[in-house]
This record gives sequence, structure tokens and C-alpha cells, in this order.
Amino acid sequence: MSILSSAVDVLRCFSSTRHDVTVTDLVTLLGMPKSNASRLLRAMRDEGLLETVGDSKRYRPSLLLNQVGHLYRFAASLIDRADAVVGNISDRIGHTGYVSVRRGTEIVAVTAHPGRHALRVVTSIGDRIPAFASSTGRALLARLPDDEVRALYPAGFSAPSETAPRNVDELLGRLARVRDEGFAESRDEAVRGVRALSVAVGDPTTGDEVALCLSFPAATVEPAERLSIIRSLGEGAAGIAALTQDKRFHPLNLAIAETAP
Amino acid sequence: MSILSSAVDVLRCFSSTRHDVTVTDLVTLLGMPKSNASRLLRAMRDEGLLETVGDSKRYRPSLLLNQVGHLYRFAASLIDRADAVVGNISDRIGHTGYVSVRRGTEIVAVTAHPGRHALRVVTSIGDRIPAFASSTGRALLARLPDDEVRALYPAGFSAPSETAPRNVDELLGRLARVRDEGFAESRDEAVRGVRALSVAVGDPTTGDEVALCLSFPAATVEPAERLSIIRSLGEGAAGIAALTQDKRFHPLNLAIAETAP
DNA sequence: CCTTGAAGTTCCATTTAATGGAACTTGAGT
DNA sequence: ACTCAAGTTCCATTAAATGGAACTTCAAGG
Repeated sequence: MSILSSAVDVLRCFSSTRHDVTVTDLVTLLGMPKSNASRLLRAMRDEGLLETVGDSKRYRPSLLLNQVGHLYRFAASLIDRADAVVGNISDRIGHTGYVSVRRGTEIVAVTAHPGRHALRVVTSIGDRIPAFASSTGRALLARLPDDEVRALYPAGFSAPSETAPRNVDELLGRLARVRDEGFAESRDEAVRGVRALSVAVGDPTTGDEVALCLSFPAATVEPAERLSIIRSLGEGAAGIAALTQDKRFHPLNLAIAETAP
Repeated sequence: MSILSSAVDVLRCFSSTRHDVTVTDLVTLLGMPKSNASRLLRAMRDEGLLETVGDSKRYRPSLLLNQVGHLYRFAASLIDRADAVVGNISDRIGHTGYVSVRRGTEIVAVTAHPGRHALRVVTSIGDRIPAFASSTGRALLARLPDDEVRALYPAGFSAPSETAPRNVDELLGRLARVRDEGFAESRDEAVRGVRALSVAVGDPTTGDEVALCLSFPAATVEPAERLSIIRSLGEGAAGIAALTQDKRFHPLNLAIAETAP
């Protein structure tokens, strides 16, 4: 195996709960000989992928990675546009907003706007949640034809909560509704008491697709405010879809949404 | 040479003006044989360091790099604390604020808060400016003893503007003042008409040091507001210094600052 | 529809780096 | 000063990277 793949394995060791690694961490996590771990970390630091923390034996991601990672947003400028829309809505209503992408059957948040209210939804960028059991996930899955959704779940799935779809057929039913209404909604799925509204939009020239989501405690949002959020998300996403000439975009259908539960 | 160093060379090709690269870009930029360029980009994509844009031959940084790069802020939690302080001040007064780190004789901005005013200073994260000719740079350099500053500039430097120090002795004079007053100030240095105020703080346990900076058009800030910014920066940084037990921190000395030009 | 050339990929023998076991060094705690 | 865990260096072996050249792809122009 190439040293490149080992280096990437090291990068994957970092997470929101592990901000730095040592030689023994690598031996434990990756099962590599400590001679390799030692040299690999040093090589990665010498090349500028990692930094040593103070003058300890701990290594963390470098400034270079921070900068290159930051460019992802601009490279995938769709994310930046979506982030602007979500940021505006989040600022206005004070609830948490975020932008996510789909990787296979999982959803990863790429940008977040924390929200001002005392009771707020806290998202952690980089964490993965299942696509079928979240509003962001279903907003994105609704862009695929049914057979491609089925192909994503050859072995089906098991629902993590009562309000999530229980099987692929139920999921496809929910996706059909998302396509009609132009937005996806979740309630008590990932977190009890939390409600989320999402719309998805894509850029055909790059193949990128993102979900714009607003998330809030179910108890704090009145029907009128919910509709206002849906409208803002829908309009923002429609603006992006017009820019990118996204033909798969499902525009908002408020006539249906107003009768939604 | 290790493939690791080639891979890092590729990452360094990305910048705010180059969001994606092709095989020929690498041949031109790095002077490598195109066989290598082709395999290297493919290997980096297969390992998850890069993504292909749509199904074109263009490569951009991956989501993985975005996530790992994002962790830098938390790993170096000093940055996060400094960012919170600068964000508060920036929100309050509406001028651009940012947090920077020093790499040798250069300063790199790591986080930025754009500011609301029509006439605002626009900072670009990741761009490098000379340390001696900026308020952030001098705030950070003032944390070093004079001999270490001299060691950074064995060949001296040439001043890029009239208000920047012209030689190392002049720089040391400015640094002495920064240590006395507890903040650094610049005027018309990097950009004409722009004034900036900076303080620096460090974390002895990690060895990290950051500068907190507020930047604004010289014409728009009255003496009273300038003092208010200095006070906010100084208090915020003092709070961080207390948390990290930063012994090199230079506290604000308003008695001197009030008589400053 | 065929030609052309730029861009990218694959092939191959050669060169170079990565590997893992073991011996060695370092450093914190007793 | 001793001990043990953590980290580093050494070495022959094994595996991967290299770069030149041949090959493929693709879009534009005749």
C-alpha cells in the first residue's frame, strides 16, 4: 500500500472528539507497527500536513489543511451560495441552519449557523447521519429516481425512531411527497423534540447537490413561522436553481404545504 | 522523493484563485512528467484527498480535507476563543475583524468577520502579509525578545510603505512601544486609508500564538471609538490570557494609549 | 466524416522509497 | 538510580514511484 493511503488513514483518525494523535494512537487505531507510525507522523509534519502541538509528541492537522479545506466551499461554490441563503434565514429567525451534502447513504453537514435562541439545535460539522432518516437526507434523495434510491439500499434499513420511514417503500412514499411539495420535513427523528425543514438544490455543471436546512425545537415554532421558513428556503433554493439551471429542482408548492401536518 | 511530498505540492497549488487543477496544470506548475501528474491526481482522488468536479478531468479538494481542516480551529482552541472575541467586537462596531497567526516572518489570517459598513476592509483568509509591516504582525512579534526578532531578519527588509518601519532597529522601537501599550496599530501600511488595531495572546501549553485585529477605514473612526476598540480587544485578550495562563501577554496600558497619535 | 493535435492514460524496466521486526533511546514516575 | 511505557533508529527485504514512450480520447476544423 502507498504511504498516501496511510497518510489519509491518519487524517481520518481526526474527528470532533479527537483533535490530535500520537504514535501509540495510530498503533491502536490503525494497527500499524509503531516504527511506521513514528516515521509517518514525522513525514507528514515535515511535508506540512500536520503540526506538532507545542513541543509535545502530539500531532494535529496543519494550517495548510485548514486553508485547503476552506477552499472546498469556494471550489464547490454551490455550498457558498446555499450557505448565504441559510445564513440569512438563520439570522432572521434565530434558529440553527446548516448546509449538508450526501455521500452515499449518509449526510454530512458542511456549514452551520448556530442560532441565537436559548433552546437551540446544536449541529456538529462533519458528523454523519443516515440519509433516509433526516429531512436533509430525504430532500437530497428526492432528487434521485426511485430505482436509484432502491439501489442505494439493497439490504433495506432499520428505522432509528418511530417517525422515520420503516422500509424502502415507506421512504419512497415520503420522497414522492417531497417532490410534490418541494421541501422535506422531519420531526423527532435524529433528536426528539427537534423539527427540521429542508430543500435541496444542485449544480448540473459540477454534479454537486446540497441541502439547505433549518432546524428548531418543535415546541417553539408556530405554524405561521414554519410556513415562513419553508417559503424562505424555497425561494432561496429557487434562486440558486435558476443560477445553476438545475433541472432536477423541485419548486415549492405551497398549496400542498399549507395542508401539511 | 516521497509521493507524500508530491501530494502536498498538489495541495499547495490550490489557492483563492485556483479552486481546481488538471493534469496539465500540475505539469506546468510543478514541472512533473504528465504520467506522474495523471497517476498522482487519480491516487489522491482514490484515497479521498481530492474529488473530481462532475465527471470532468478537474480535481478539487475533498470533503475530507474540508472536515479535517475545520478541526484545526478546535485543535487550536486558542483560535476559537480569539475568534469569539473578535466576532463580538466586529458585530458591535460593524468593522471587519480577524484572527491571524504568524508563520516565520509572515502573517496568515485564519478567521474573519466581514463587517457591515458600506466602506469596509475585505480580508482574504489564507493570504500572507509581511509581519513587520502590519499591526497583527507587530503585536505577535512583540511577544518575542529583541534578539529573536533580529534572528528572524538576518538580511533586514525593505519597507513596503512610508508608515512601515524602515529597518530592524525601527521595528524594535515600534515593538517596545507595543509591549508598553499592550496593543499594536498600523495606518496606511498594507492598504492606504486603512487603519488596524491588534493585540496578541498565546497558549503556553500548545505554543500557539494569535493576533486579534480590528481593521477599518481611517476616516470613519473617531478617537473615542478607537479607544473603545482598543479596550475591547485588550479585555478580550486578557480574558484568554488568564484562561491559558499566558505569561508573555502584554496587558493594556490605557494611560499611554490615550496619548497615542 | 476524416484529420489533427492537445490532453490524458497506460505500459515497462529502473530506481527509489516503504515496510516491520528488533535493538536502541528518551522521559516520566517511583 | 531504576523501571516501564513511549518513541526512534537501523537494516535487509519488499513494494511502490518514476519517467520516457507508446497509446487512447476527445473536441475542433477542414
